[in-house]
Amino acid sequence: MVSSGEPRAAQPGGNGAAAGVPQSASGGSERVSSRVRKQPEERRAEILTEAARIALEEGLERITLRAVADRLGVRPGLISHYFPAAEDLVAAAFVLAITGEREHLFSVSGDPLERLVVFVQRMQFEEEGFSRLWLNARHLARFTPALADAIEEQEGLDRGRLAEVIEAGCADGVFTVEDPFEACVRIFMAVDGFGSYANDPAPFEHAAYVHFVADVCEWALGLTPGTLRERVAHRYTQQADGGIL
Amino acid sequence: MVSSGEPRAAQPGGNGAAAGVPQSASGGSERVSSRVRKQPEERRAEILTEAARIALEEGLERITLRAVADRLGVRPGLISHYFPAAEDLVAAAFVLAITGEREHLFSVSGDPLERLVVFVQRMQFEEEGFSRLWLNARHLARFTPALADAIEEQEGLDRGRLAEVIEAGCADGVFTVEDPFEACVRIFMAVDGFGSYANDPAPFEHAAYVHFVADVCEWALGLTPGTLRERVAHRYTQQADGGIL
DNA sequence: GACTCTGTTGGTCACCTATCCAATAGGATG
DNA sequence: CATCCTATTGGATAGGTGACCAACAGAGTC
Repeated sequence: MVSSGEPRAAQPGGNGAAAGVPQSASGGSERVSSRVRKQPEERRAEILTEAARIALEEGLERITLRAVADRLGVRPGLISHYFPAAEDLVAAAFVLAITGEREHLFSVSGDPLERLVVFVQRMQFEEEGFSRLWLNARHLARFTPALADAIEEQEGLDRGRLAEVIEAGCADGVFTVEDPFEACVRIFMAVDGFGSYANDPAPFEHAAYVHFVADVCEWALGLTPGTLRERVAHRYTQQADGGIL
Repeated sequence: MVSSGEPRAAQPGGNGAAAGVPQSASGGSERVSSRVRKQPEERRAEILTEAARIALEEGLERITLRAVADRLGVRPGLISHYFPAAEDLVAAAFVLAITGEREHLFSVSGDPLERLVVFVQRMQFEEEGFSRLWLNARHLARFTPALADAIEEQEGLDRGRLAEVIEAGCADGVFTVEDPFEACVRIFMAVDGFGSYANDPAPFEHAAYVHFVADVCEWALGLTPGTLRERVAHRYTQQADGGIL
């Protein structure tokens, strides 16, 4: 498993809880929480949310029974009680995280062009964590069929959402597109190309890189070169200045 | 804890040789391979080549001391003798594999456009394994600084090679480009976007996907839409029919 | 032939996983 | 109140990883 960075940290505060010693009746003052029994759905949701958080913060391969259990203050066995196969937890956590991203990415208001601007702008400047997650999942899909399926499904949902925007724009005559789906495919490939560099230590600063998604959108949607790039940059500075949500 | 280490898989033909018993003088006829002593450079190269092979076939995380040693018919300790940190072996194997890819990808003969056609065509149809490897490395770079550096270096070399082609094409007036480097960045981002789907179980068949790299090249290099796509397809069928190298 | 250098081995260690299972205890129900 | 269901735990098991080290043996050197 490629030693992978992370020099076996071992949470200091973690469950030092006797490694094997069966907790003699002596005053185990560390025994902070006695067992808490929750409703299955609640516990399940809790586990899933925590796993999704780990996926975003540390990567999908860091979703281990132990890691989730530690964060939740329960025993690893409990996690496997809800997710008998760890692999399924990983896939489910990915889906949850990506679903959340999608809600953030697609604005519900505004005309098609404005919604596209929001999409591109958020994609470029606010979703680094998700780019890393996509990269993570795309690679892991090589070994995890469940994840591969989940990816395909989420891609479909994303394309569907973007297709709506594009079709609306075509109806308005803002976009000049032969095949909306073709544009959709191209735009997401640009997004993925952009995301490929998410783990670069020193961010690549070249304008062609930074504005790649916007540029491809212009190309794919028949917009006048520069318009989208400018609107995205404008919205970005405006947001930075005004502190608008 | 952790009862004992090493569940001694014991290669069937391998060293059944008593576990711990210091090889009593009896004739061990199973002793298939006596130890072979090779020149350091040779052994090192052998290890590296095998690691690169594993990287391509099974993924970078499958490069483990044991995996490499097993394939080479030596003991794991020997691998760590040459690569004290397994992480460095992984990075070096990646570099070796990618260097090989580059030599294959860039044709040395032909005019700039022809060389671009070869690049795109090989990229699309012959390099799936390398797309997976890039994806693999890009993700792992998140945890392995050595790999992140190696990636950056290899990207630079690739861009350099492509930039030569583009500049030559500009000089010939075949390409219409403001900034060759910009085009270069865009083309590789398209390549990476294309490669993002390398692990998809069912290959995506849409034309916009299949020809994405060619289409982006046309866009980035100011070529007439369709020309490159057609030439790539032509070269592909020609090659398939004639069985040309 | 004897000696030295070092490539190579065999084995161990410490650590990390997931999975399985018996026993325990929380909380609702009768 | 007693009873039952099951969420939860504790621990054992089996497997995999990289790192380390003393001892062995091949090959060149004197």
